[in-house]
Amino acid sequence: MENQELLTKAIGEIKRGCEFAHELLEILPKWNINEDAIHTPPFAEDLVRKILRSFTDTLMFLNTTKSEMPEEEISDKKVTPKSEDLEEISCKSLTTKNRRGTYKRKRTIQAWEKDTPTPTDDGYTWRKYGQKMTLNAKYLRNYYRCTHKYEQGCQAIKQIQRIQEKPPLYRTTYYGHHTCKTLLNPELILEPSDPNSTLISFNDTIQCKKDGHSFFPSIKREAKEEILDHDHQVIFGSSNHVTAVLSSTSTMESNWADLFSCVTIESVELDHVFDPFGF
DNA sequence: GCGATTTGACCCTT
DNA sequence: AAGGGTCAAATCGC
Repeated sequence: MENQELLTKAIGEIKRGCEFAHELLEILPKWNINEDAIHTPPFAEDLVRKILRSFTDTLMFLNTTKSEMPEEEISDKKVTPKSEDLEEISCKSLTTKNRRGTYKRKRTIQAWEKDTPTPTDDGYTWRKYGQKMTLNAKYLRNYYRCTHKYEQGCQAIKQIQRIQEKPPLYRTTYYGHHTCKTLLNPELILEPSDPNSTLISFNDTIQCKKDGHSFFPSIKREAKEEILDHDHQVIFGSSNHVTAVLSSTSTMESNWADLFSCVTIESVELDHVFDPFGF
């Protein structure tokens, strides 16, 4: 079987799996565990969402691979490269110079937003590739792509825009999921749509420990003028501060002690804690 | 020196 | 034609 045919079959199978996972998600809230109590197991929905995300990532990767195949190989096989809901990678054989400004608007790609008092570190490394003043906006919109876009083909991008002066509020819009393997700290990954997440920032003396291994939270420099926030002590991404993000499925019920028991932090001076749940 | 950021130009979508 | 997303040369900073 040719590669292209295999890819098409694989994509078809994953799409089916995706549909099944969606169906499962639909019926989950109706699951009756004790005859008299109707509720969803706390971990079940989270699990289904992870499965869905895994499918999405794989689909995105496969579609990317497919679109990067030689054109003659695709035309030979009469495949139907339909991917309305996924980013379409341009196959045009343009020169690097001619590719300027070539893009596909992200409206059809999976996107989600997050409003935070500071631009949050989500555990991935981003590279800024542009900024723009948009119509009816008081502040610049900043454009970031995954640092590993070219080396690993990761298509994740995000936009950060300040939407409010006082109190400061930043809107981060994510497009696509990361397919890169390079995570600064997997422990610190914040699922952008995860409501059970907590943002904490520390100064640079922080050292974290998990399962007996020490690690340092992610440190990433980003656009200075947008990041510096003088109203709060959090200075995300500057040279002497870092931001750590802890995510826990049980944070709604837990207190800070519980939270810190999963990630032991040594010699830390918390300079700011963003606590959306009022622990 | 090298990687990240800045910023004006380019060009696609609406 | 306007607006918005991306590119890439110039610049910055470690």
